[in-house]
Amino acid sequence: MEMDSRKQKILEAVVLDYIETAEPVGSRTISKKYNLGVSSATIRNEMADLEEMGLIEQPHTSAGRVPSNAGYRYYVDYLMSQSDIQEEAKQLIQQAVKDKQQQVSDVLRDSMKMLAEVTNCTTVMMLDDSKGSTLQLLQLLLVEPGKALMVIITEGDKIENRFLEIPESMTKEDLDLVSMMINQNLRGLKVDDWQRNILENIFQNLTRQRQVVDCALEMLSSILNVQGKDKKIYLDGGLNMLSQPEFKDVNKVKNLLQSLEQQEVLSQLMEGDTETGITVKIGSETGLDEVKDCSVIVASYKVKGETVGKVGLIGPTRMDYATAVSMLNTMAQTLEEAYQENE
Amino acid sequence: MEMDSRKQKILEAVVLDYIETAEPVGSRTISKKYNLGVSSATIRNEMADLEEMGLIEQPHTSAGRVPSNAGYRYYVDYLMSQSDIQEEAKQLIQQAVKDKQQQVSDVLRDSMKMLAEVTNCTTVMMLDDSKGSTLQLLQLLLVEPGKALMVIITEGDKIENRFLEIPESMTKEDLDLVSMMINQNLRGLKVDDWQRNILENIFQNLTRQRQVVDCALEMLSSILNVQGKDKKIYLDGGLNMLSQPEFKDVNKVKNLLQSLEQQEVLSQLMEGDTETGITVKIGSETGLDEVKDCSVIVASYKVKGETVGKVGLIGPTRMDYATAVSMLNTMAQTLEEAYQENE
DNA sequence: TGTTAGCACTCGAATAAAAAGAGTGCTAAC
DNA sequence: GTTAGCACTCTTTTTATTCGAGTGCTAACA
Repeated sequence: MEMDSRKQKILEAVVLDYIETAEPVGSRTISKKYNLGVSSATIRNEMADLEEMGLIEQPHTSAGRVPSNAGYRYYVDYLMSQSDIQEEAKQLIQQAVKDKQQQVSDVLRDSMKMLAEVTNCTTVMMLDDSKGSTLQLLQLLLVEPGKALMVIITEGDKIENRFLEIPESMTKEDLDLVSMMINQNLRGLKVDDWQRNILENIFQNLTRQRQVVDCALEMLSSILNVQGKDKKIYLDGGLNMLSQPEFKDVNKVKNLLQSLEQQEVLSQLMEGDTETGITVKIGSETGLDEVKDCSVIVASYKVKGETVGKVGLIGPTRMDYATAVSMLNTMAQTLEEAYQENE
Repeated sequence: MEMDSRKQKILEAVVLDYIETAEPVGSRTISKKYNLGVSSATIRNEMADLEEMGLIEQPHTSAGRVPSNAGYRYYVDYLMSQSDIQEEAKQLIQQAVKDKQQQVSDVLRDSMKMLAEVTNCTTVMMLDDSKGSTLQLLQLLLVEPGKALMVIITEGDKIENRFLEIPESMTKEDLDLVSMMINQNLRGLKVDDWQRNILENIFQNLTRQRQVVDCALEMLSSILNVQGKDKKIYLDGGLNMLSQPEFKDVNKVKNLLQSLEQQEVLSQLMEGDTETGITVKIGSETGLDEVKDCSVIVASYKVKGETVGKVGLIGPTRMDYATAVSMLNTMAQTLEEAYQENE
């Protein structure tokens, strides 16, 4: 059995109506609301076919049809129109970005909040610092004898602070010297590009400050590395989904939200093909039992061809994919632009 | 009508049983479970009295009794025994604090998480930076021409970073000079102690760097001030309450959790008599309609006689006050000790 | 005078039965 | 190929009924 244009229209109608009403949709509804020019009986026949194809299903005998995961998939892949919301979304997001003259991460957070509100979903943002995290500036500050603060600015104006134990005898001048050396030699380089033995050579004449250099490098490396490893993840709008009828059961809600609090879960949800730009995972496609009733949309954004972060949207499988994809898309684009300007 | 010892025992029984079971408790239950040596009929009479006094109430005619807010109040003020849990709590908390060799704020967060888990409540911690926020170290770093990073360390090792637009012509040396001057003159002082006109004098000979000084001072002041104004608040275990039967309704949950996401709400909940150490607000005593079914317990902890932070616990009015108060108490104490060691 | 057993009464909760409705699948006619 | 019609299914809603926990009151008792 193959898909003809009428079947497509009917499937689309089922998906759209279900997204809107959260109720199983019957043949009568479709023939009335979406004027396909055929009677409900005809639609019933077609629906039986669609069900056989696994695209829709009945919760029980005397109920209307509901899209299956495969149905959503088909809708997302072939039926969904994206452009209609684009303009509106773009304006909303761009405004949010421009409204604030802040650090990028703050803007991001604000945008995500807005996105969560508009879509009534939970949003996730993940800064994959490992890729773009080249050293821009490092400075060691003497806080008090024996204690220094290491300030690290990596590309993209991300700042890290870390306290450091140092020998009591170290002076401000020693620290300045070390800072300068490190800056001179490592500025603009990625961690991956360091080579321990070369560094050894460079710093070997800093005998007096040797201890601090070692320690600082150690930390620096761990910071830049760690940033990549367990990436920074922010979540917003976790409560939004509570308005959706599929989460009227408290236990379900609790489980879901608790899952989303675990970084590993989020990490897995957010992984996907970073090349294609946007990934849609529907229900069980997420591969996680905890969120099998949810869908996830992930967009990654790049700077200079490298993925530096991802933004994601988590909602019930019955979510408004068209709007969500559009908005995420626009979001990613806008962020890329914002980043570029910032360089 | 006044309170005799038997009435107290009965009230206590009602409170304890209701805390345990979350079901209205009847006279029969009390006479059986808590052996007061009198029959259920007698208890019924007494309960009628207690109801008249406003300490307990009936959800409906044929149900058992439930403590009223006033009933809880009486229990907390006169009946509650606190010592029993103390030792256990102390060990749990102290272990949590000692487990980690981290910055104070991290330890705090961990302890709060643990507290939330044990009590099945939501915990809040509030760092009242305003009090202790004297300047410890300030340094301006030249990131690139026209752009500087201001690093500020305030007492208690709290770090703030802020980017700064500066004239393109400014050099690293200029910034160092400014940093040094600011440090020399403001180190160890609170914002309140600055006096604009005196500063004017001090810095008036820095004509070349004038613009940066102004800007930096402006920011510095705003940072130190703001830290005091809207205090840093961390929340943990927001989901814990979902296990409680009083929150089986999703809408209630949503409203509650959304309220708790608002800083103003939390701020108001956490305010109270900082002198007495611990404050218990029951139900409507919180003064907030959003949380009228909740109780809040707040403990403040002090360093050198000044309140530097508060830890709070939010749960349903039917919460285990005895345990909660004990644990919070211990928590506050342990934190004070930890702080003192840290100094 | 305080305590207790006994009992009628109340009112929510649980259970059962009945009715209503929505939607389907199938058949036969167009 | 399309459609009207109809019997059938299964959920939801409604209504009625029963059940039971707990009370308040009264009268007897120590």
